[in-house]
Amino acid sequence: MKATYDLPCNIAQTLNIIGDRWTLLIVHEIFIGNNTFSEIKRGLNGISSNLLSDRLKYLEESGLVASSLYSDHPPRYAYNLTDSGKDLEDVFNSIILWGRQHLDKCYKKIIHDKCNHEVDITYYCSYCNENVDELSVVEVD
Amino acid sequence: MKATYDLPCNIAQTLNIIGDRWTLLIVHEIFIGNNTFSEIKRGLNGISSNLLSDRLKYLEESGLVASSLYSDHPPRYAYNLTDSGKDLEDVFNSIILWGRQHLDKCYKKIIHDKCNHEVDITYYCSYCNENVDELSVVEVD
DNA sequence: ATACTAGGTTGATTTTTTGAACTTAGTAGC
DNA sequence: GCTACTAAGTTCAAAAAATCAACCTAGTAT
Repeated sequence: MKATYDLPCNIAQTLNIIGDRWTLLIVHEIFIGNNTFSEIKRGLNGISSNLLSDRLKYLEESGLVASSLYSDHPPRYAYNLTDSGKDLEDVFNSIILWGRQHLDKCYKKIIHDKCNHEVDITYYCSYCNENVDELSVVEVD
Repeated sequence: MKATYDLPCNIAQTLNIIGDRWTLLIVHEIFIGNNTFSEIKRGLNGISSNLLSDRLKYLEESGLVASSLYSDHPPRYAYNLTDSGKDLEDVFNSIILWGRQHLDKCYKKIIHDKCNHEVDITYYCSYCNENVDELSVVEVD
């Protein structure tokens, strides 16, 4: 049985899906357009075939990835993200931005296409129609 | 030797620090105000003492956590986040928001204090002074 | 006919994590 | 002064997970 976190917390429950070693990086590879088994493997120096195979199956079970057969014989699959997989974009970006600020050796930054300047994360309240700072994390009903 | 990802990618390098099992949850416990060993342990149902002890040491080495002795005899430490630890807030929030949308059982939501409505993540370009959608992740120089 | 690639599977070895017991030093109750 | 209890760990065996290397099948290229 897969070890999971048994905690009433969005973060723990989300990590039960994407928190295993390599998993988030695999989703990210697909996110940036590496769609076949060997493209993903090439992108992730050091991952073993069996682990990649297991993780892709688990991600598909969890609904973040969908695979489609693009050749019958031999079977060849293309892996794509579902909407929930694509919605990890903000998670990727928040991690990239943290790394931009705090990693000794930083590789990536996120820029606004139009002006090429770097962007920050903010929070937007669509009810008030404005960016807001004062937030609370609260229980749902 | 600790297994690390050897990839030129902010996400992989950041996960080398916070990607091990339990680590991000430990930082989160401290973030929400559980500052002693036993408070953190109580907050994380299922974690073992030795692992918590190891992780706290590694987080301190990595500069995300600072411990201060609040009693000499017996030694008692309070764990606090450094600035880089606190800066994981956006990572926590992006995961909470993903969970809000995609977890079967969701526990938390993030609201704007003033109006109690839920917020979204957006990206702000301080050069253009506006929220922006069109972003690119690019190599740093 | 031989080599090479894609997309895996199998099984042994190594590394991590878990779980339980133990330790040290202090406080609280009687 | 004795017993129980708590905090903050450490130690060590057992279980689980990841790595590594070899193998497999079916095609393509030379």
